[in-house]
Amino acid sequence: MNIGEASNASGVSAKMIRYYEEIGLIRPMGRTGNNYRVYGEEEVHILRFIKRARNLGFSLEETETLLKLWQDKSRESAAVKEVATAHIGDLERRIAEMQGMLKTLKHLANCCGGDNRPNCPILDDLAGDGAADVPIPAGRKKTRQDA
Amino acid sequence: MNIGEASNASGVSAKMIRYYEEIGLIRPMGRTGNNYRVYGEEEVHILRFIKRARNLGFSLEETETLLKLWQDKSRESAAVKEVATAHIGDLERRIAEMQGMLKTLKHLANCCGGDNRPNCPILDDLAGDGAADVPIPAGRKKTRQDA
DNA sequence: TGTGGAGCTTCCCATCATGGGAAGGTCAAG
DNA sequence: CTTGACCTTCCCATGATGGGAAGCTCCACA
Repeated sequence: MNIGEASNASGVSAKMIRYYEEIGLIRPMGRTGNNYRVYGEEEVHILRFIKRARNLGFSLEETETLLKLWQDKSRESAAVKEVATAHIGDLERRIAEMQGMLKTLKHLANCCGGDNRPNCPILDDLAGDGAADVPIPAGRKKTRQDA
Repeated sequence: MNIGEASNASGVSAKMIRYYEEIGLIRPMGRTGNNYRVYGEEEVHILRFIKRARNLGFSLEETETLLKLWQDKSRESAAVKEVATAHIGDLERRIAEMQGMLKTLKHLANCCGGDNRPNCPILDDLAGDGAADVPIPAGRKKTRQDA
């Protein structure tokens, strides 16, 4: 199987497959005489695992951890759960942060006429003319997944 | 006022103030004889405006639009509301996406023993051994704010 | 007057995950 | 034998921010 077929079978772009190899997330693939990478079912399975982890918002670093745990048949499920739980916490924090923004924005948008007059409470708020509500920076971990 | 004082007064780091100048978000500042940038109250006000827009999750590009609208005394509030509404929609999409991940993850974590045994439904799911629930990529706009 | 430290300047690099695209080799079908 | 679809490597861009080096200026204190 060439990289294109592996890409189709896994849903991971060829570009990303090469990148994952480069950063050591997956092992360097064997090559044919023409220097093409060769993939088998097992590699495709691994790529699909990665794809799904990414879809759940895990960073590549977390994905690597999960991948190793997956391949370690003597793992303790507690280790997996810990990674998942940490990620859940991170997601919750980020969601809460965005919901805070959303609440403020909806309120402001609601107060804004949205007509042809210049008067606008949204801008007034941004300009700090009203009460300054200090927002929480809410330090996010490096998620590596926002693009 | 030097850049450090402007930074303190606005909450925007000196590094970012220079960057905003570089990308044209703010006008190049006047310099003293020693080549130091000089800031006045108006500039600090602008920086605070930017800071607040960023805190509400607006991208630098959106912030630039809002800044121009703010400075255009003959703007129509509809234009401002449009930017805000688009951003609200974006936030809602992203929140929904993360809530989807969260829901799946919580379910999986809940099913995982989290003990010293290797059996783990989280890994099983990632490996695709169970039913494959296809997630929505939910293409996000370039937000420029995720770091 | 000298000196040390704080603050300013520019410049380059790193992040995180991904895509774009160029330049060139390879293969298969027509 | 040509054409087009692959593959390869290499470099660059994204968005917003921080780190840090090298070199300048300025102020306070001894």
